[in-house]
Amino acid sequence: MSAETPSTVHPTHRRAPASAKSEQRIRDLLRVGREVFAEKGYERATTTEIAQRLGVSEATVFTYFHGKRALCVAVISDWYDEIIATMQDGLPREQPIRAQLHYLVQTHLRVFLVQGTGLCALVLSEGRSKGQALGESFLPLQRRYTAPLMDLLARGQASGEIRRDVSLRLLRSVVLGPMEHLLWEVVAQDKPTDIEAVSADLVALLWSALQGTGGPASRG
Amino acid sequence: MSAETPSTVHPTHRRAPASAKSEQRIRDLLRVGREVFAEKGYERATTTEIAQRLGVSEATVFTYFHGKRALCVAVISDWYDEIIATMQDGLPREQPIRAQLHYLVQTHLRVFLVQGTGLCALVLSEGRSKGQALGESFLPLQRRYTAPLMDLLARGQASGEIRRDVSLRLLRSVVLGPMEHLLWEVVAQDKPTDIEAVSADLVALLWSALQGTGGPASRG
Amino acid sequence: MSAETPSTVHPTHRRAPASAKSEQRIRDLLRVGREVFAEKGYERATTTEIAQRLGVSEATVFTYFHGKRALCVAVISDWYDEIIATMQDGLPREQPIRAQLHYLVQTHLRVFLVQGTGLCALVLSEGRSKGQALGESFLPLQRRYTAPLMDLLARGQASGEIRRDVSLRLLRSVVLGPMEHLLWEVVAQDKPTDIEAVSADLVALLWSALQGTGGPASRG
Amino acid sequence: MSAETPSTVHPTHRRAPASAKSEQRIRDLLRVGREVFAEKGYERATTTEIAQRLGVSEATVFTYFHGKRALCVAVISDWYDEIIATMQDGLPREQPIRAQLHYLVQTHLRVFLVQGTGLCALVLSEGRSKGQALGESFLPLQRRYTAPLMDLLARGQASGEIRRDVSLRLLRSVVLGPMEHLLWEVVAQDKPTDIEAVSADLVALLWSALQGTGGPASRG
DNA sequence: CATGAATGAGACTTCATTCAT
DNA sequence: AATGAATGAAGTCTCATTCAT
Repeated sequence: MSAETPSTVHPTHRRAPASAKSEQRIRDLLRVGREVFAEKGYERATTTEIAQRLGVSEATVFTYFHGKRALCVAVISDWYDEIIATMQDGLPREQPIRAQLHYLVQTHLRVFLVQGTGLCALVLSEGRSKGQALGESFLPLQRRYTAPLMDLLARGQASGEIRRDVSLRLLRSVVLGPMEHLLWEVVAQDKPTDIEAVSADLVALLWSALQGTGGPASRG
Repeated sequence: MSAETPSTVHPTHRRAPASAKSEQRIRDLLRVGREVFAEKGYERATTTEIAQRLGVSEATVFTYFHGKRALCVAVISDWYDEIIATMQDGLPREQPIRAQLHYLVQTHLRVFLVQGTGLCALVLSEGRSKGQALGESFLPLQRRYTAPLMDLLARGQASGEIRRDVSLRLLRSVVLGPMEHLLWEVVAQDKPTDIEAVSADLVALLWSALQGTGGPASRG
Repeated sequence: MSAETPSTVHPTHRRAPASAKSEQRIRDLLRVGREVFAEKGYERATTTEIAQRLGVSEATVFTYFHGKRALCVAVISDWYDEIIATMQDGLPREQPIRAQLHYLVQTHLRVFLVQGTGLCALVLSEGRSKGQALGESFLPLQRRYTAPLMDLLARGQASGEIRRDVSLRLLRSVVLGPMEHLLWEVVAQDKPTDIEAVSADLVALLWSALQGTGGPASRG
Repeated sequence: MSAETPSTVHPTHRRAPASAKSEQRIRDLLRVGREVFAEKGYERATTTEIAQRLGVSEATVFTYFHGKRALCVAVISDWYDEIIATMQDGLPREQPIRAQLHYLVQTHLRVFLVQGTGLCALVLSEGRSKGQALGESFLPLQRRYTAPLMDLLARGQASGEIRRDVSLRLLRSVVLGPMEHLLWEVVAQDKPTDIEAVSADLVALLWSALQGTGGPASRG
């Protein structure tokens, strides 16, 4: 929930409820909202359901958030905060780059599979700003989320463990992309998946790619 | 399905017009429907808007398709058929595996950037939908779409050009994942992108991964 | 179908189709219309379905009838003609009143059970003129239908076989009412029913009532 | 059900308001709904009209009832409850069977003439509806409604005042049938009717039938 | 004559949101 | 602060009916 980053969580209030009870309400709404948005997606989630699950009236939701959109943005921010914290806290910075990569991959898969990937879908599909619903708000979060990985890749390049002939941006896609793809597959087909094994295999593949043992990148 | 496979596209509606002007209408609806669904996603797309853009009454939409869902399924089928045809027709089967991979990667990126990735999002986010909307219909299409790639990977493994110690499923994610990730990025940020260059770099990275020059896959 | 009563069947045409083919079309529409209206009731029946079952276009229905309402009126008229003919043709006028009553009861039950009572429901529920749908047209038909019964009752009263202290109108309700009630029951609950047995019992009951062996009618 | 049995009437809708103004609204909706459904029948009645007559927005209707069907079912339940209560409260159980029958007949005719038989038509014609609309829900109500009569007939048979050679089911039709038939007639033709006189005559007729003074029932 | 095609009118329903209490 | 109640706006879908061909 990150009471530490109120700037992200609170900016959508009508008035300024600051009491303990208020903060609890907000936390509850974020929690339940996360569940519902994750399960249903933005459009199919309803304020009614969120209120019902929490056992409060629908109007209460609007007492604390400007509306559905604002609640959803807050939910996602809150969730990102949580993920980012998890990522950063456990990263074994003293170990080799490859081990750190392994940690990031494994944690990413774990987090999303546990959360149900619903939020992932939410961000991915509602993140498109065109539809005017959510939009913009997410880029900074995405950036913060990928920061540890970018940093890792940069350090790897600096130390020579990772090839330097390819842009960081592309490297990042090569790491994050397969993970998301795997997750979609899991969600779509409900296949049980051994996270540890898949992580290990995936890291091995990625490591080959990142090392660039296949010769110079460009024009093959 | 394209105009040649009316069984999927043509309505099983009350009246099932089947020729000449009819087929044109269906093509129009598929075209406009593709645009709107791509821009808005399933929920935010409206039959009203589709009808308006085409300059017909809303009832006309329902003369040709059972409803919004059916139209959307038809739109996606139609679009998949198009992509699949493109993929298969140009694949240089006589060239080395790596060159074929390059073709697939490049074509994928091109097609989706031109089409605007909206449909990609549509399939990805609405495709899960145990909830209600689309679902099921897409797995076979997904399978047909990835068939050429899977075939290529299998042939690569058979010829020894691609490592055999990792499952095809994982290899597929390693190839498709980065592409989708790149596309999301491009769409979200509207960055202009040099498809040729990115394709080349990406293939280089992937090729390293697929060759497996980094040592045995498991437990690294 | 009664080609003999064109005034009832034909008055709803757009133009005046008089050819053999036209008459066949009209007969077909009346037949299929009867089926559909009987199965679905007026509101839930659709011109689409009628056309489809006949294998013609929807517009054809409107070539021969001013519209749904006109078709329905024609269907009911046509059906009444048929029933009335059946009733009158078989009535054993030379036999005792009670035997004739038995014939009428048995025939009524048979006809409606075979036809499915759907049309009965149609007349009963759509006959209410308030709803502006069908209305008025039916009273004359009802009168023609009940004519044989009324005649029978009058003859019974004249001959002294039926009590004279109660109005014909009430006697009629006492005869027709139970039959309709039984039919509704059968339709509602799908109970198989032995028409012969029920007819016999019902006639026995009715005969008691009509004879008036219970003493003077009024004020009991 | 009347206001005392909210489980049937109160909505299981998103929001389930349950007191004070709420209950009044529900009563209002049941009242207006009864009017409109009675006048128009299920299909021709519209939620729009119900809302308008009550001077509320259409959405309000759906705040209190799941939908048109649910409202209609509630309307009918409510109405049945009312009728049944009326029937049972006044029945002179200490008087002879014939007098009790007279009461039931008279009350039935009165109630339906006052209510306008529209609901009778509604139940009769929409009640069949395997097709789609209402259905099922009504059989229990029908049963409760006819219970007093069935009980009366059974007691009459037990005491020897009513013939035993005919099934209760048939006897019931002989009593209820003529009443419904009379009512249809009255409604269709708008004839003013002297309920007291008709009741008396009808009971006299029915009593003859029920006593069975005409000889053994079967095979006449 | 038959029909393919199109549609206007209107139905039911959902939902985020507001406001007086 | 919380909510009961109400609703405007919008959406999907149905169907009888028309008209040019």
